[in-house]
Amino acid sequence: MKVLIVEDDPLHRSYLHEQVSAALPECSVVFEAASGGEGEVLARAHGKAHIVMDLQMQPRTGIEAARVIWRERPGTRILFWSNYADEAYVRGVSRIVPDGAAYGYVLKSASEERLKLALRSIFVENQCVIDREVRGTQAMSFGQTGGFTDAEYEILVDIALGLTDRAIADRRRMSLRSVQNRLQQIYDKLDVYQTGTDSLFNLRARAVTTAVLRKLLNYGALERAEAELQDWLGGLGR
Amino acid sequence: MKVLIVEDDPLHRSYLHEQVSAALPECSVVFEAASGGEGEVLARAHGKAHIVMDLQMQPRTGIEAARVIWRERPGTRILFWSNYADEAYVRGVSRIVPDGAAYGYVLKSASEERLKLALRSIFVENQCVIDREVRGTQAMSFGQTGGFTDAEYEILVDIALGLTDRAIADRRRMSLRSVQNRLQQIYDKLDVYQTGTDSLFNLRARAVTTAVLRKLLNYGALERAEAELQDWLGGLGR
DNA sequence: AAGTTCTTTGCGGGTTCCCGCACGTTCCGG
DNA sequence: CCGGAACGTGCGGGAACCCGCAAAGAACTT
Repeated sequence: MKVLIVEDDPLHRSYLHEQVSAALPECSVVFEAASGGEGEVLARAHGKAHIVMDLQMQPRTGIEAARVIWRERPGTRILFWSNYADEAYVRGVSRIVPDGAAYGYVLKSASEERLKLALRSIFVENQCVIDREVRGTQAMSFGQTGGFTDAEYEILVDIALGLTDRAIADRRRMSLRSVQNRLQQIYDKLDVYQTGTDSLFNLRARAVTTAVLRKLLNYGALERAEAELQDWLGGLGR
Repeated sequence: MKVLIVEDDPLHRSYLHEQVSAALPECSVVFEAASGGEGEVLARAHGKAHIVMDLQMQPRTGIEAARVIWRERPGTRILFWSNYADEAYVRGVSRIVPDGAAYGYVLKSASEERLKLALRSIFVENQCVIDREVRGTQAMSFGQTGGFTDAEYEILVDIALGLTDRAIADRRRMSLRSVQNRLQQIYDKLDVYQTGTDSLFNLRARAVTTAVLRKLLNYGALERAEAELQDWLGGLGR
């Protein structure tokens, strides 16, 4: 068995190396990559390797790398190892995981024991392992309570990018009014209409901040969305 | 000499402990805190301790903690140790550092050598040490090129919070038109008027995203600003 | 098949935003 | 003393946004 570690922090990288060696004696060789891009290259070179992947990396994030890797080899088993359980991350991951692929999501704050267990479960037993807290935000987001549908989330991202209603309508192929309807739902769910704050807030801008503060959006998600937007703009040009 | 380490990641914490011991043999005792709040308590208990402080912590960030500590004892020497040199962080720090206080700002990506040097410079020589890259963003922000004045930055934060022009005018005690003038300047500096994107962007929302993407704003800054806003709102109520 | 619910779309209006034009103040260097 | 730059303010208008009302279609239940 071969394992590839993709993690930019040297401390965390060597810690992971240690844990992998301890938890998986059947592992013959461990590769290390210090960035998403490097990880993609090594994953391509060592096709059968299982992967432990950090999410927050500069400049190429773990989600980007995982998407490329899974596109080339959908069966690859990836364990995501992240600091936070922000909804933006969870959504980002579950958007790209291929059908039937085994993957895991463990927080860096998890105990050594849990990390080892996750390593064995995924790489040996081929079983998904999702951290308790991550499950929590998953349930939150896909359940009823304040959860956002994909359609709503899409529009939320669009206003976060700064698009006008008109532009969103064009991009998503809807009427102007439909976009505005969705916006109402978003304002509603984000609880932007606090009593006593009459005409204090620009709802559109307020919704974005609230989403950021609630960790529905973060820097990585915005960056990704911005790249997609630029693609779309390029396609329009000619 | 006593040193207090405030850092939530256990790996980084023990690494720091090691480095402090190695770089400062005259240091008799090292305390550790795993959060901003805990750090404040320990700083209060051990008044003469020098501090090494992480910036990104949950739930109480390093900037919050440093502000409180400096308010109680402005002479305290603090070395900030952070992952990034985002302008939002740099601005946040330089906003709270008391006159004449010795402090440092070192990136986690810096070499062991540099960290040790910084530790000695600040805690022994009482000299400020600012990492090269951090200096870079400082120059960028306070120089001419695309730099924001404090007044403009203030308004930028206000629209990021989602306030209306009217509300900003009330809060900052300006006329509506003045607020809008500042907004023009901000739109200008953030280069929101890209050619070919006619009526595509809601300038207000676009400015916020651009600021986030350029790391003028980040989660921590928004969180702080939101807290201040809530204070102001409370003061209005009665 | 009929009824219920959810989504999409149009219309119309009140409000806020974006911004050009104009006028006054303050502060400088000449 | 004067010209210019920088900033604060008022006015006005066109565009975008926020949203209630209402009708038509889609999807799902019973």
